[in-house]
Amino acid sequence: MSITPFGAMRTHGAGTLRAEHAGETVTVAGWVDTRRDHGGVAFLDLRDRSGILQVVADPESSDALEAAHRVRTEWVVKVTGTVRARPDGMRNDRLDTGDVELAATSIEVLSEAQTPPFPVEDDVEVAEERRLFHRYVDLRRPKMLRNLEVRAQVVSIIRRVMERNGFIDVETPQLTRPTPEGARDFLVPSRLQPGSTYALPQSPQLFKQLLMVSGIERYFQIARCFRDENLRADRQPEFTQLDLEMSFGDEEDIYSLMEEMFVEIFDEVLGVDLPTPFPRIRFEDAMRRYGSDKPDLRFEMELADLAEVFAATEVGVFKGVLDSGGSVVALALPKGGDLTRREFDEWTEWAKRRGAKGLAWGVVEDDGSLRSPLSKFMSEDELAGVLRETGAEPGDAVFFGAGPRSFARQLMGALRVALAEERGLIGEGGTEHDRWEFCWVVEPPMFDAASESDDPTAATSAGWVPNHHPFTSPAPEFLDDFEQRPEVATARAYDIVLNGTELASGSVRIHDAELQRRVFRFLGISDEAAEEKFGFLLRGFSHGVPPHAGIAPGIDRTVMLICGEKSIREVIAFPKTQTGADPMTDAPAPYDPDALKELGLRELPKPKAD
RNA sequence: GGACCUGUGGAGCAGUUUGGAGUGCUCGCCACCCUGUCAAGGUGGAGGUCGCGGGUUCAAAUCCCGUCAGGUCCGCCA
Repeated sequence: MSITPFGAMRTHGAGTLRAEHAGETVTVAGWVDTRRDHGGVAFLDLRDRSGILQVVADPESSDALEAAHRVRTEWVVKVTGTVRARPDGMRNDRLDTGDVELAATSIEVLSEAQTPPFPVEDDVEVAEERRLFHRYVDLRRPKMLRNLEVRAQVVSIIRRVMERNGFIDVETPQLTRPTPEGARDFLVPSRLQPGSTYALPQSPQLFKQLLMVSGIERYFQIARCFRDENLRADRQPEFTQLDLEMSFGDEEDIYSLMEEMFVEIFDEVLGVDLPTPFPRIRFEDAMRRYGSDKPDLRFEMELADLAEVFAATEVGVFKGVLDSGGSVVALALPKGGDLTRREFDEWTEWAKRRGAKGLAWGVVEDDGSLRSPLSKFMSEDELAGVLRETGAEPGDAVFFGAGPRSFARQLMGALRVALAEERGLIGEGGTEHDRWEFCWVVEPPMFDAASESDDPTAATSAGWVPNHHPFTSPAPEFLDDFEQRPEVATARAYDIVLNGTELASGSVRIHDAELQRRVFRFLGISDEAAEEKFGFLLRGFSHGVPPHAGIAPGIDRTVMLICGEKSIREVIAFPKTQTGADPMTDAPAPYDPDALKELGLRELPKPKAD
């Protein structure tokens, strides 16, 4: 990304100078990246956002040489001099500016600097806390700068595509009312109304639906969202989504719009030509074949359900699980026969840490037999069934997970990804697949069974919770009777998945107030409760609501994948640690008791420490 | 709420299994030397509560217990 103009203090960006500039007198400014002081001559590598330029100070200009002796890395300097081609044999292919150098006539120190807390260069692993404590230094590293530039570029393309398609940017409140379902809210106590709180939005969901009632027709926003849940590499307490909603459209409009947008992003940022349409996978098929609602399609290794193969088995562990209604899910690892007994044991331990009773395994021998602790209990037919269903060939390993069907699927789905990562089967050289495998995951269930561990304050009294959210329309074939068969009802919802990461989630919304009340009632939300919590939405829906649909792609995750990063912290300027802290500002900070008082809040006694 | 990994001069590591003097490596830092380097080079030097607390022991970076911080994951994240 270019930076022009360069400001009044300089004539060029350090990284922009080329052989064609030879002979020109220029002024550049930036940070001292490295210093090579030979006594009689000294070299400074000057770094600004545009790149790195070698500055030479020699006795021709004794002032500049004196300054060059004095400066240290990360000092900010302004250098004026003459661009000249480097002598033969002294060009540096590793610098974009390597054909030239700047012969300094003056070096002015604009700011001195402490010794940096860690090296300002890529590929140095520094403790996360150190990096975040001195984030302003961390962001000087070329890769971090590049990540922020890519992020800005992605957002710019998003805006262009949205505006080209008639979407208008509308802002929605950051101070809104708490929502009873979903993630925990961040609460903001009200001073003007002591005893009441705002909440930071988990998403602009209800506002954007009401904008459809307003006749906006096509809305978008680069929206900050807040969720007070536990953090992961790809989850921060505040994150950014492209939030959008459109009236008089359906799934297909959303699909084509998003494909147009991602094609343009990947073309411009990476020069990658994404094939469209993105493949669509039914939720049930994703779970059955990949054991995940966000399947990584960069490699094969599909799961096989062996419930039928082992229907009459003598293998004790399988029999017990199948008799109690569970399943046996298997997975073939190509060329996995070289795993040692110890490695198989380690994978078994891995499975146990994830709550499995164990993990059975075997190796297919050249004669088609299975070398396995279980093989003596397995019949010929069962062995044939295992090979047939998993596609395992001699030299491959086979893993078996047993348990309740959805648990077994998810366990083996996680194993599939972990094995592929461990064995280098993802990406270059591993398979015929390239690096960017998009798909739509469609037709998800309308509801999930509420488990005992769920938050008791959630509206789960009916035993079902929304798989997506309670404003999602049921599929047409379940409109009349989703209450009678919630376990099979599907929703008009869709996710975009890229390389095993969920990038976006959306749905066709309910636009009928009565259908919305039916869904609320089924979820255990009475008409009265719905009125209290969502009255504004239902009222809006009584004033003429167009059919509408929307989606919300995560900006952080999209940019993370494009930048090849493993954490969204790498594409957020000032992220938080896993405990929600910012080491730089030391947020969150202890509160002032007087401030509490003004907010109408009282301090709870602290738990006593012994 | 739970599991696992990590914590040793300013940075990154080794040392911990098998307790024996803060031992080592790379980089950085400071001083001096040095006119073509680009990870400059040379000589010399400084810099440590081994995350913190407790315990075991004649003796703890090392073993045990607890705790804090960072990370990864499970639960959670409509």
